[in-house]
Amino acid sequence: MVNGMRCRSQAARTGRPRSAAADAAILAATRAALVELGWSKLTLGYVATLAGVAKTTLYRRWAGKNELVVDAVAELFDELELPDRGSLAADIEGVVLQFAAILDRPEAKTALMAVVAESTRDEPLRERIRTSIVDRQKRLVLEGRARAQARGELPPESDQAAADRTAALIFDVVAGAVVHRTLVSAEPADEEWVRSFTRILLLGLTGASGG
Amino acid sequence: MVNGMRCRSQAARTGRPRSAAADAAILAATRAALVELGWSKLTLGYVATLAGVAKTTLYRRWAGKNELVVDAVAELFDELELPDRGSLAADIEGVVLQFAAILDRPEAKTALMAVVAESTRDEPLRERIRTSIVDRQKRLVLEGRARAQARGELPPESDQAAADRTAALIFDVVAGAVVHRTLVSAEPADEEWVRSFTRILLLGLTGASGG
DNA sequence: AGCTTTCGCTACGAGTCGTAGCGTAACTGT
DNA sequence: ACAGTTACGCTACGACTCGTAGCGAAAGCT
Repeated sequence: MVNGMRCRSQAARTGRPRSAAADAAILAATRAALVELGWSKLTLGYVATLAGVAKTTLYRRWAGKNELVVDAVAELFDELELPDRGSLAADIEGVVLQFAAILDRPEAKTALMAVVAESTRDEPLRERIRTSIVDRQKRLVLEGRARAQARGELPPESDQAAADRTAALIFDVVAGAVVHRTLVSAEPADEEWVRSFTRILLLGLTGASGG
Repeated sequence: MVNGMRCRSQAARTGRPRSAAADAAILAATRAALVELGWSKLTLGYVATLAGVAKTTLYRRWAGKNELVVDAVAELFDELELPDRGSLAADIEGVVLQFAAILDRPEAKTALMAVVAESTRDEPLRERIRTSIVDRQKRLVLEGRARAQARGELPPESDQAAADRTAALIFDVVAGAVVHRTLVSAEPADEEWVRSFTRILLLGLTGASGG
């Protein structure tokens, strides 16, 4: 679980502690409000009402709507895992289907693009998104590659810098394609689509992995 | 140029005509306001002031902020072209670099993701984005493939439905990767990145044969 | 001319924002 | 038990934006 609040990191060992139950209620209420209203019509006052807390409590813990929604949506990605499915192709298909399932939720659809749009003018927000959402996805790419190299499906990397660049590229291709399919083209990333995508990606990887 | 206003399409041949200069001024002012304030802090009142028109004029022509920004940003994509660069690889690299250049503009960065996020809860808006922005990009994929088939770089398609699915897949991969690289990873889609991306995509498309 | 539509301007109620102030609740150390 | 410290719920507030209505004047057509 991500420690969303960074204020008073280790100060205040005294006094009344913050309610952990309130945190969970607020984040759940935020997701419910996203489903009901969407990003643009979501107000912190309504979230507070849904969560059964005072509006001021929200402002004491989060700087604003952006930060709150990032934390609320980040929890959706807790379920992302990469079980060993025996082959690189199966691993890719599995994780892409998981990612697509998360993106299919209405709260993720309306919130993810919105906070990314906001982050283009808010560097701290971009960093928060990176650490609590993006990096967690990116790690799966690294795990998948290491596993494929252990199987002998991909050659080991010699140049570390080049390996990092390639991993970043693959990540942008995979995540970008699923997001674009789901949100821009607005069509489901179902099994058939994932199979086609994986086939093209794998052909591109096994042929180009030398550089 | 996209005809953004769909109301009174052929009625009202009489009376004072709408000022075309005001339209251009409003769209330019919208882009300027996006650069200055970003999506979330942009208000129609400020756009009206920038454009030198009354706020009510904005509401007479556009249903709201979403529609206005879509029209304003759509004009950025007018410059997208696909000159024949001699090979499929060169064509892909060229159009991806063009697309990346557009996405690098601050007004496109902050607006595109925001309107896509809005469109997940607004079907007419999604349709507007599709016709005025997405389809224009998608046509380049079809042109590029037809050209590559004429050169013999890609085999002709037998099954039309399968060909459509493949084109849609390629489009999501290309556009998604560039968008994700630019907005989520927040790193430039420069020539080196585009070359790496194109190499992987081409290997995936042509099968592992040539390279 | 007469008709029609747009334009600029002003004003308005409604809603949201983020904050301040207050009294109370919860927990800690002596 | 008691004082100290912090979080909480509640109310109220000024500032701001929204989208609309109403008015008189301007611009075009027949």
